[in-house]
Amino acid sequence: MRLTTRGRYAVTAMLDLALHATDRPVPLADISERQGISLSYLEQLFSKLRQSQLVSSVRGPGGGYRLSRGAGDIHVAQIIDSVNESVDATSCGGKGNCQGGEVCLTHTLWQELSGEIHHFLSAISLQKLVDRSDVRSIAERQLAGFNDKLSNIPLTAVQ
Amino acid sequence: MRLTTRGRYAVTAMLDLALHATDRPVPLADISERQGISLSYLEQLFSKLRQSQLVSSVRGPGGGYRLSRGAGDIHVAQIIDSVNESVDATSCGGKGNCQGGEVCLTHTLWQELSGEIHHFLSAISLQKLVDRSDVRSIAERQLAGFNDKLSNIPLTAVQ
DNA sequence: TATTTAGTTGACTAAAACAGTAGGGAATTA
DNA sequence: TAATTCCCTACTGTTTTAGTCAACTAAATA
Repeated sequence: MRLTTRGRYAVTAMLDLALHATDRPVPLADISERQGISLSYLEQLFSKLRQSQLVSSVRGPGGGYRLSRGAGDIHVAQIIDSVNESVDATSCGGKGNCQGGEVCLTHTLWQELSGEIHHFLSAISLQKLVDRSDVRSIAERQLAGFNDKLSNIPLTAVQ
Repeated sequence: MRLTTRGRYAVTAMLDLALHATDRPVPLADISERQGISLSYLEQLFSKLRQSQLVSSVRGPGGGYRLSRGAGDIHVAQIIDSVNESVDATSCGGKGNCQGGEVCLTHTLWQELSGEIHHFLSAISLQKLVDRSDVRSIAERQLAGFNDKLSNIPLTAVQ
């Protein structure tokens, strides 16, 4: 099992998308700026998120990404799965051939742990996260910094 | 967070120790044989387990390792902690400086996940594992193979 | 139509972690 | 003294991670 920066970035970026959902799609450059994640890396992650049909993309000026469905229908577990971070804790990937074709001594333990984690992360939707007060206040802080940066750019470049 | 072969090996080896606890200490060579874990690697792991006072050692012929306390007083979470596999899912190690000194958008989520995992693994003692029927039957299978190997060695080498 | 914006893809890379090896020791027992 | 077993350090090949770079395609606007 691994839960590393990749999975965390993916969830963070998706939450950013949910927070800034308007009628216009959100470009990755904005997410990169607000969340401090490299643009190229985001591109890789969103390629997988799109393949998993968690987001849809719009090309061209004014383009960007949108959640493919309501934030209440997208769960953290799906996002992590999508970017190839397995939540499986067994060594055999659940196959049960961990010790020379046979089940190892601790197979069931890891299987149960996997189930526990998956259950926990499946119960949390993006909407639930959006509704949390701590998330909202962090998002506001980030937006303030984001707008500051924008105002430093000549007006002609903004519009 | 990472839960890899290292943590799994450590728990498996400790469970083997609990299963084969008698008046004599258990040599690593036996655990290596039964669980299919390389001896040198086990030595590294047991060095950490000893530092964490989860096992005690006896040197010399007839030596080996013993659990330092009752199997009911040793929990899976402690074993994993001991071999340096953090169960912490945050990127900042719980410090809350994940985004340029400030808390990142998903900090609380990962913190809660960490708590969930730790709670689960803290509730499982080695004794609980020993008492499980699936563990007992796997242990018996392993012991059969172990005894077969012993009987292929000339008697003088056994005792 | 030309240009710009923004997604799409694949190859590449430095650094870290992992899993395991090797080769000594030091203590203890027989 | 010889064998056994723990103890310790250094090393190594492989994989994964996190990220860069560059070329390309599609869509919108001027």
